[in-house]
Amino acid sequence: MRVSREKAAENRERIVDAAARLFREHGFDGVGVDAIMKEAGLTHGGFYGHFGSKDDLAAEALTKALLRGNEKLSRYTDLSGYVSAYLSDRHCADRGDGCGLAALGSDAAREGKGVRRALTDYVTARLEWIAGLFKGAAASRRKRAIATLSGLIGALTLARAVDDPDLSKEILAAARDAFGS
Amino acid sequence: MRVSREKAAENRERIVDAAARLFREHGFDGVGVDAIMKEAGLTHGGFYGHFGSKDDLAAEALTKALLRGNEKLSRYTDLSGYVSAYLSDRHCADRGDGCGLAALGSDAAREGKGVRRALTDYVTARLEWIAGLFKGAAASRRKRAIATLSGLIGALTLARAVDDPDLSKEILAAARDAFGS
DNA sequence: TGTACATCAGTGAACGCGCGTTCACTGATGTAC
DNA sequence: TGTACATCAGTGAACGCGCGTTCACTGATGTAC
Repeated sequence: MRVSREKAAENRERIVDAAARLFREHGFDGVGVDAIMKEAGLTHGGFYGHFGSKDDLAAEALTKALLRGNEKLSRYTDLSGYVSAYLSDRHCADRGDGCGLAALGSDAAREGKGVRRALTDYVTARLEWIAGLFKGAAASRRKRAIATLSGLIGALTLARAVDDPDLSKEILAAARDAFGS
Repeated sequence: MRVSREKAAENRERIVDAAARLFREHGFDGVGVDAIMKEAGLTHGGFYGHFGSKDDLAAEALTKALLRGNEKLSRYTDLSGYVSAYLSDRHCADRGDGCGLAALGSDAAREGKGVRRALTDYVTARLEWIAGLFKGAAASRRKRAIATLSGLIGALTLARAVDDPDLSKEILAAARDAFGS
Protein backbone atom coordinates (compact mmCIF):
# COMPACT_ATOMS: atom_id res chain seq x y z
CA MET A 1 0.00 0.00 0.00
CA ARG A 2 1.09 3.53 -0.68
CA VAL A 3 2.68 5.57 2.08
CA SER A 4 3.07 9.34 2.53
CA ARG A 5 6.11 10.98 0.97
CA GLU A 6 7.36 11.92 4.40
CA LYS A 7 6.97 8.35 5.64
CA ALA A 8 8.72 7.04 2.51
CA ALA A 9 11.72 9.30 3.11
CA GLU A 10 11.80 8.12 6.69
CA ASN A 11 11.75 4.50 5.52
CA ARG A 12 14.64 5.14 3.16
CA GLU A 13 16.66 6.55 6.02
CA ARG A 14 15.86 3.55 8.17
CA ILE A 15 17.09 1.24 5.42
CA VAL A 16 20.41 3.10 5.21
CA ASP A 17 20.77 3.05 9.00
CA ALA A 18 20.05 -0.66 9.18
CA ALA A 19 22.55 -1.34 6.40
CA ALA A 20 25.21 0.83 8.04
CA ARG A 21 24.95 -1.23 11.19
CA LEU A 22 24.58 -4.68 9.62
CA PHE A 23 27.41 -4.17 7.12
CA ARG A 24 29.77 -3.15 9.91
CA GLU A 25 28.73 -6.17 11.95
CA HIS A 26 28.79 -8.84 9.25
CA GLY A 27 30.60 -7.39 6.26
CA PHE A 28 29.18 -6.41 2.87
CA ASP A 29 28.91 -10.05 1.78
CA GLY A 30 27.60 -11.24 5.14
CA VAL A 31 24.24 -9.46 4.93
CA GLY A 32 21.54 -9.71 2.27
CA VAL A 33 18.99 -7.23 1.00
CA ASP A 34 16.33 -9.30 2.70
CA ALA A 35 17.93 -9.00 6.15
CA ILE A 36 18.45 -5.26 5.74
CA MET A 37 14.84 -4.63 4.76
CA LYS A 38 13.55 -6.81 7.58
CA GLU A 39 15.73 -4.88 10.04
CA ALA A 40 14.17 -1.68 8.70
CA GLY A 41 10.69 -3.12 9.22
CA LEU A 42 9.90 -3.57 5.51
CA THR A 43 9.77 -6.37 2.95
CA HIS A 44 12.56 -6.95 0.47
CA GLY A 45 10.47 -6.21 -2.65
CA GLY A 46 10.40 -2.50 -1.97
CA PHE A 47 14.17 -2.19 -1.92
CA TYR A 48 14.60 -1.29 -5.58
CA GLY A 49 12.20 1.59 -5.29
CA HIS A 50 14.79 3.28 -3.10
CA PHE A 51 18.14 2.05 -4.47
CA GLY A 52 19.51 0.96 -7.82
CA SER A 53 21.41 -1.99 -6.42
CA LYS A 54 22.89 -3.45 -3.27
CA ASP A 55 26.23 -1.85 -4.23
CA ASP A 56 24.62 1.58 -4.35
CA LEU A 57 23.27 1.07 -0.86
CA ALA A 58 26.68 -0.16 0.32
CA ALA A 59 28.34 3.09 -0.72
CA GLU A 60 25.63 5.21 0.86
CA ALA A 61 25.58 3.14 4.06
CA LEU A 62 29.35 3.34 4.45
CA THR A 63 29.25 7.11 3.96
CA LYS A 64 26.62 7.38 6.66
CA ALA A 65 28.47 5.03 9.02
CA LEU A 66 31.64 7.09 8.65
CA LEU A 67 29.87 10.44 9.07
CA ARG A 68 28.13 9.19 12.18
CA GLY A 69 31.52 8.19 13.59
CA ASN A 70 32.75 11.69 12.83
CA GLU A 71 29.94 13.30 14.79
CA LYS A 72 30.77 11.18 17.79
CA LEU A 73 34.43 12.10 17.85
CA SER A 74 33.92 15.78 17.12
CA ARG A 75 33.33 16.13 20.86
CA TYR A 76 37.01 15.53 21.48
CA THR A 77 39.44 18.39 21.18
CA ASP A 78 42.54 16.68 22.53
CA LEU A 79 44.43 13.71 21.16
CA SER A 80 44.49 11.58 24.29
CA GLY A 81 40.74 11.87 24.80
CA TYR A 82 40.05 10.88 21.24
CA VAL A 83 42.53 8.00 21.29
CA SER A 84 41.19 6.69 24.60
CA ALA A 85 37.65 6.65 23.25
CA TYR A 86 38.67 5.07 19.95
CA LEU A 87 40.66 2.32 21.64
CA SER A 88 38.18 1.73 24.47
CA ASP A 89 36.82 -1.72 25.32
CA ARG A 90 33.39 -0.40 24.43
CA HIS A 91 34.34 0.59 20.91
CA CYS A 92 36.15 -2.71 20.47
CA ALA A 93 33.05 -4.68 21.45
CA ASP A 94 30.54 -2.67 19.43
CA ARG A 95 31.49 -3.22 15.81
CA GLY A 96 28.02 -2.39 14.49
CA ASP A 97 28.03 1.13 15.88
CA GLY A 98 31.75 1.93 15.66
CA CYS A 99 34.35 3.12 13.18
CA GLY A 100 33.60 1.95 9.66
CA LEU A 101 37.27 1.96 8.69
CA ALA A 102 38.17 -0.61 11.32
CA ALA A 103 35.01 -2.66 10.77
CA LEU A 104 35.28 -2.83 6.97
CA GLY A 105 38.88 -1.86 6.17
CA SER A 106 40.10 -5.01 4.49
CA ASP A 107 36.70 -5.61 2.83
CA ALA A 108 36.54 -2.14 1.34
CA ALA A 109 39.65 -2.68 -0.78
CA ARG A 110 37.72 -5.36 -2.65
CA GLU A 111 34.55 -3.33 -3.18
CA GLY A 112 33.38 -1.17 -6.06
CA LYS A 113 33.99 2.43 -6.94
CA GLY A 114 31.28 3.96 -4.78
CA VAL A 115 32.42 2.33 -1.57
CA ARG A 116 36.08 3.15 -2.11
CA ARG A 117 35.34 6.73 -3.05
CA ALA A 118 33.27 7.22 0.10
CA LEU A 119 36.08 5.77 2.18
CA THR A 120 38.75 7.89 0.51
CA ASP A 121 36.85 11.12 1.08
CA TYR A 122 36.41 10.22 4.70
CA VAL A 123 40.08 9.32 5.25
CA THR A 124 41.10 12.63 3.71
CA ALA A 125 38.82 14.58 6.02
CA ARG A 126 39.74 12.62 9.11
CA LEU A 127 43.47 13.00 8.51
CA GLU A 128 43.01 16.77 8.38
CA TRP A 129 41.02 16.68 11.58
CA ILE A 130 43.63 14.59 13.42
CA ALA A 131 46.45 16.79 12.12
CA GLY A 132 44.65 19.70 13.80
CA LEU A 133 45.16 18.03 17.18
CA PHE A 134 48.96 18.22 16.84
CA LYS A 135 51.30 21.17 17.16
CA GLY A 136 54.22 22.04 14.93
CA ALA A 137 54.83 22.42 11.21
CA ALA A 138 52.06 21.34 8.83
CA ALA A 139 54.11 18.58 7.18
CA SER A 140 55.05 17.08 10.50
CA ARG A 141 51.48 17.24 11.79
CA ARG A 142 50.26 15.53 8.65
CA LYS A 143 52.75 12.69 9.03
CA ARG A 144 51.87 12.20 12.66
CA ALA A 145 48.17 12.15 11.74
CA ILE A 146 48.79 9.36 9.23
CA ALA A 147 50.80 7.35 11.74
CA THR A 148 48.15 7.86 14.39
CA LEU A 149 45.19 6.91 12.19
CA SER A 150 47.10 3.84 10.98
CA GLY A 151 47.90 2.82 14.53
CA LEU A 152 44.33 3.25 15.74
CA ILE A 153 42.78 1.27 12.90
CA GLY A 154 45.39 -1.46 13.07
CA ALA A 155 45.15 -1.85 16.83
CA LEU A 156 41.35 -1.99 16.81
CA THR A 157 41.35 -4.48 13.94
CA LEU A 158 43.87 -6.68 15.74
CA ALA A 159 42.10 -6.46 19.08
CA ARG A 160 38.85 -7.53 17.42
CA ALA A 161 40.34 -10.31 15.31
CA VAL A 162 42.26 -11.98 18.09
CA ASP A 163 40.61 -14.85 19.99
CA ASP A 164 42.13 -14.15 23.41
CA PRO A 165 40.46 -11.42 25.55
CA ASP A 166 43.64 -10.76 27.52
CA LEU A 167 45.71 -10.24 24.41
CA SER A 168 42.96 -8.04 23.02
CA LYS A 169 42.97 -5.80 26.11
CA GLU A 170 46.76 -5.69 26.09
CA ILE A 171 46.80 -4.51 22.48
CA LEU A 172 44.32 -1.73 23.20
CA ALA A 173 46.23 -0.58 26.29
CA ALA A 174 49.63 -0.56 24.56
CA ALA A 175 48.22 1.34 21.59
CA ARG A 176 46.52 3.89 23.84
CA ASP A 177 49.92 4.50 25.41
CA ALA A 178 51.78 4.70 22.12
CA PHE A 179 49.37 6.86 20.14
CA GLY A 180 47.67 8.88 22.86
CA SER A 181 50.39 11.45 23.36
CA MET B 1 40.35 -42.04 -11.43
CA ARG B 2 42.56 -42.93 -8.53
CA VAL B 3 45.88 -41.18 -8.04
CA SER B 4 49.03 -42.16 -6.12
CA ARG B 5 49.20 -41.27 -2.44
CA GLU B 6 52.12 -39.00 -3.16
CA LYS B 7 50.20 -37.22 -5.89
CA ALA B 8 47.14 -36.92 -3.63
CA ALA B 9 49.20 -35.25 -0.90
CA GLU B 10 50.62 -32.90 -3.50
CA ASN B 11 47.09 -32.07 -4.69
CA ARG B 12 45.97 -31.31 -1.15
CA GLU B 13 48.85 -28.92 -0.75
CA ARG B 14 47.99 -27.21 -4.02
CA ILE B 15 44.41 -26.72 -2.82
CA VAL B 16 45.62 -25.05 0.38
CA ASP B 17 48.03 -22.85 -1.57
CA ALA B 18 45.33 -21.80 -4.02
CA ALA B 19 42.95 -21.03 -1.15
CA ALA B 20 45.60 -19.05 0.73
CA ARG B 21 46.06 -16.81 -2.28
CA LEU B 22 42.43 -16.49 -3.38
CA PHE B 23 41.13 -15.81 0.13
CA ARG B 24 43.64 -13.02 0.59
CA GLU B 25 42.69 -11.55 -2.77
CA HIS B 26 38.92 -11.80 -2.53
CA GLY B 27 38.05 -12.52 1.10
CA PHE B 28 36.63 -15.71 2.59
CA ASP B 29 33.16 -15.01 1.20
CA GLY B 30 34.45 -13.83 -2.16
CA VAL B 31 35.76 -17.19 -3.33
CA GLY B 32 33.92 -20.49 -3.68
CA VAL B 33 35.06 -24.08 -3.35
CA ASP B 34 34.64 -24.42 -7.10
CA ALA B 35 37.06 -21.57 -7.88
CA ILE B 36 39.64 -22.89 -5.42
CA MET B 37 39.58 -26.40 -6.87
CA LYS B 38 39.76 -25.07 -10.41
CA GLU B 39 42.77 -22.95 -9.44
CA ALA B 40 44.38 -26.12 -8.06
CA GLY B 41 43.70 -27.92 -11.35
CA LEU B 42 40.99 -30.22 -9.96
CA THR B 43 37.19 -30.47 -10.00
CA HIS B 44 35.07 -29.37 -7.07
CA GLY B 45 33.67 -32.84 -6.26
CA GLY B 46 36.94 -34.06 -4.80
CA PHE B 47 37.13 -31.28 -2.25
CA TYR B 48 35.44 -33.17 0.57
CA GLY B 49 37.85 -36.02 0.30
CA HIS B 50 40.51 -33.61 1.56
CA PHE B 51 38.61 -31.26 3.90
CA GLY B 52 35.59 -31.50 6.16
CA SER B 53 34.20 -28.12 5.11
CA LYS B 54 35.09 -24.81 3.54
CA ASP B 55 35.58 -23.40 7.04
CA ASP B 56 38.18 -26.07 7.81
CA LEU B 57 40.08 -25.12 4.68
CA ALA B 58 39.82 -21.44 5.57
CA ALA B 59 41.57 -22.00 8.90
CA GLU B 60 44.29 -24.12 7.30
CA ALA B 61 44.77 -21.71 4.40
CA LEU B 62 45.09 -18.71 6.72
CA THR B 63 47.64 -20.55 8.83
CA LYS B 64 49.66 -21.31 5.73
CA ALA B 65 49.35 -17.76 4.39
CA LEU B 66 50.60 -16.35 7.69
CA LEU B 67 53.46 -18.84 8.01
CA ARG B 68 54.57 -18.12 4.48
CA GLY B 69 54.64 -14.41 5.36
CA ASN B 70 56.77 -15.28 8.37
CA GLU B 71 59.34 -17.07 6.23
CA LYS B 72 59.64 -14.06 3.98
CA LEU B 73 60.28 -11.62 6.78
CA SER B 74 62.62 -13.88 8.73
CA ARG B 75 65.35 -12.57 6.41
CA TYR B 76 65.21 -9.20 8.12
CA THR B 77 67.15 -8.64 11.30
CA ASP B 78 66.62 -4.92 11.67
CA LEU B 79 63.43 -2.97 12.18
CA SER B 80 63.81 -0.49 9.35
CA GLY B 81 64.48 -3.21 6.77
CA TYR B 82 61.41 -5.12 7.87
CA VAL B 83 59.19 -2.05 7.98
CA SER B 84 60.39 -0.86 4.56
CA ALA B 85 59.58 -4.22 3.03
CA TYR B 86 56.21 -4.48 4.76
CA LEU B 87 55.16 -0.99 3.69
CA SER B 88 56.59 -1.22 0.17
CA ASP B 89 54.55 -0.44 -2.93
CA ARG B 90 55.07 -4.04 -3.98
CA HIS B 91 53.50 -5.49 -0.85
CA CYS B 92 50.67 -3.00 -1.09
CA ALA B 93 49.88 -4.06 -4.65
CA ASP B 94 50.15 -7.81 -4.11
CA ARG B 95 47.37 -8.69 -1.71
CA GLY B 96 47.24 -12.33 -2.76
CA ASP B 97 50.82 -13.04 -1.77
CA GLY B 98 51.21 -10.65 1.15
CA CYS B 99 50.44 -10.40 4.84
CA GLY B 100 47.30 -12.28 5.79
CA LEU B 101 46.58 -9.98 8.71
CA ALA B 102 46.30 -6.92 6.50
CA ALA B 103 44.45 -8.78 3.74
CA LEU B 104 41.86 -10.42 5.99
CA GLY B 105 42.02 -8.49 9.27
CA SER B 106 38.48 -7.14 9.43
CA ASP B 107 37.05 -10.32 7.87
CA ALA B 108 38.72 -12.60 10.37
CA ALA B 109 36.87 -11.08 13.33
CA ARG B 110 33.65 -12.42 11.80
CA GLU B 111 34.94 -15.92 11.07
CA GLY B 112 34.75 -19.14 13.05
CA LYS B 113 36.90 -20.59 15.78
CA GLY B 114 39.54 -22.18 13.55
CA VAL B 115 40.35 -19.01 11.64
CA ARG B 116 40.54 -16.82 14.73
CA ARG B 117 42.67 -19.33 16.60
CA ALA B 118 45.13 -19.49 13.71
CA LEU B 119 45.29 -15.71 13.59
CA THR B 120 45.77 -15.37 17.34
CA ASP B 121 48.65 -17.85 17.43
CA TYR B 122 50.30 -15.97 14.61
CA VAL B 123 49.89 -12.55 16.21
CA THR B 124 51.40 -13.87 19.43
CA ALA B 125 54.44 -15.24 17.61
CA ARG B 126 54.92 -12.17 15.46
CA LEU B 127 54.73 -9.79 18.42
CA GLU B 128 57.53 -11.74 20.09
CA TRP B 129 59.58 -11.59 16.94
CA ILE B 130 59.12 -7.83 16.51
CA ALA B 131 59.88 -7.22 20.20
CA GLY B 132 63.23 -8.91 19.54
CA LEU B 133 64.14 -6.16 17.10
CA PHE B 134 63.99 -3.52 19.84
CA LYS B 135 66.37 -2.77 22.67
CA GLY B 136 65.54 -2.02 26.27
CA ALA B 137 63.39 -3.59 28.97
CA ALA B 138 61.11 -6.47 27.99
CA ALA B 139 57.87 -4.65 28.86
CA SER B 140 58.87 -1.62 26.82
CA ARG B 141 59.91 -3.76 23.84
CA ARG B 142 56.58 -5.58 24.00
CA LYS B 143 54.61 -2.33 23.97
CA ARG B 144 56.63 -0.99 21.07
CA ALA B 145 56.07 -4.23 19.19
CA ILE B 146 52.30 -3.90 19.60
CA ALA B 147 52.33 -0.29 18.45
CA THR B 148 54.51 -1.19 15.46
CA LEU B 149 52.42 -4.15 14.33
CA SER B 150 49.25 -2.08 14.71
CA GLY B 151 50.76 0.74 12.68
CA LEU B 152 51.94 -1.56 9.90
CA ILE B 153 48.63 -3.37 9.53
CA GLY B 154 46.60 -0.18 9.74
CA ALA B 155 48.74 1.69 7.24
CA LEU B 156 48.72 -1.15 4.72
CA THR B 157 44.96 -1.61 5.10
CA LEU B 158 44.37 2.11 4.58
CA ALA B 159 46.76 2.36 1.64
CA ARG B 160 44.94 -0.52 -0.04
CA ALA B 161 41.43 0.68 0.71
CA VAL B 162 41.91 4.23 -0.48
CA ASP B 163 40.99 5.09 -4.07
CA ASP B 164 43.70 7.68 -4.70
CA PRO B 165 47.20 6.39 -5.62
CA ASP B 166 48.92 9.53 -4.36
CA LEU B 167 47.24 9.33 -0.98
CA SER B 168 48.08 5.65 -0.86
CA LYS B 169 51.79 6.31 -1.47
CA GLU B 170 51.78 9.15 1.05
CA ILE B 171 50.33 6.88 3.73
CA LEU B 172 52.98 4.22 3.11
CA ALA B 173 55.81 6.77 3.17
CA ALA B 174 54.62 8.49 6.35
CA ALA B 175 54.17 5.15 8.11
CA ARG B 176 57.63 3.98 7.02
CA ASP B 177 59.02 7.10 8.63
CA ALA B 178 57.00 6.77 11.80
CA PHE B 179 57.42 3.06 12.47
CA GLY B 180 60.77 2.30 10.83
CA SER B 181 62.99 3.58 13.61
C1' DT C 1 57.64 -61.40 -10.64
C1' DG C 2 52.88 -61.79 -12.32
C1' DT C 3 47.98 -61.90 -11.75
C1' DA C 4 43.34 -60.80 -9.59
C1' DC C 5 41.01 -58.04 -6.84
C1' DA C 6 40.04 -54.39 -3.37
C1' DT C 7 40.70 -49.67 -2.50
C1' DC C 8 39.93 -45.01 -2.98
C1' DA C 9 41.30 -40.10 -5.31
C1' DG C 10 39.09 -37.70 -8.43
C1' DT C 11 34.85 -36.79 -11.66
C1' DG C 12 30.66 -34.54 -12.79
C1' DA C 13 25.71 -34.50 -12.16
C1' DA C 14 22.56 -33.34 -8.71
C1' DC C 15 20.65 -31.53 -4.12
C1' DG C 16 18.57 -27.73 -1.41
C1' DC C 17 19.21 -23.16 -0.30
C1' DG C 18 19.73 -18.25 -0.15
C1' DC C 19 21.12 -14.65 -2.91
C1' DG C 20 20.13 -10.16 -5.89
C1' DT C 21 16.68 -8.72 -8.70
C1' DT C 22 12.02 -8.36 -11.18
C1' DC C 23 7.18 -7.84 -11.47
C1' DA C 24 2.06 -7.93 -11.17
C1' DC C 25 -0.66 -6.38 -7.76
C1' DT C 26 -2.72 -3.59 -3.65
C1' DG C 27 -4.58 0.19 -1.58
C1' DA C 28 -3.55 4.57 0.75
C1' DT C 29 -1.92 9.07 -0.78
C1' DG C 30 -1.91 12.96 -3.68
C1' DT C 31 -4.32 15.76 -7.14
C1' DA C 32 -7.65 17.69 -10.47
C1' DC C 33 -12.05 19.46 -10.73
C1' DT D 1 -14.77 21.42 0.94
C1' DG D 2 -16.04 17.08 -1.38
C1' DT D 3 -15.65 13.65 -4.92
C1' DA D 4 -13.27 10.73 -8.61
C1' DC D 5 -9.32 9.21 -10.29
C1' DA D 6 -4.27 8.78 -11.05
C1' DT D 7 -0.12 7.83 -8.73
C1' DC D 8 3.17 5.11 -6.61
C1' DA D 9 5.36 3.00 -1.93
C1' DG D 10 5.23 -1.23 -0.35
C1' DT D 11 3.96 -6.45 -0.79
C1' DG D 12 5.02 -11.13 -1.74
C1' DA D 13 5.59 -14.59 -5.29
C1' DA D 14 8.77 -15.71 -8.70
C1' DC D 15 13.18 -15.60 -11.65
C1' DG D 16 17.86 -17.34 -12.61
C1' DC D 17 22.07 -18.14 -10.51
C1' DG D 18 25.91 -19.65 -7.78
C1' DC D 19 26.84 -21.46 -3.49
C1' DG D 20 28.35 -25.53 -0.16
C1' DT D 21 27.70 -30.17 -0.06
C1' DT D 22 26.48 -35.12 -1.50
C1' DC D 23 26.79 -39.16 -4.19
C1' DA D 24 27.04 -42.87 -7.74
C1' DC D 25 30.51 -43.83 -10.63
C1' DT D 26 35.34 -44.46 -12.86
C1' DG D 27 39.64 -46.37 -13.35
C1' DA D 28 44.46 -46.19 -11.80
C1' DT D 29 46.83 -47.54 -7.60
C1' DG D 30 47.94 -50.57 -3.94
C1' DT D 31 47.88 -55.27 -2.11
C1' DA D 32 47.30 -60.24 -1.39
C1' DC D 33 48.62 -64.44 -3.14
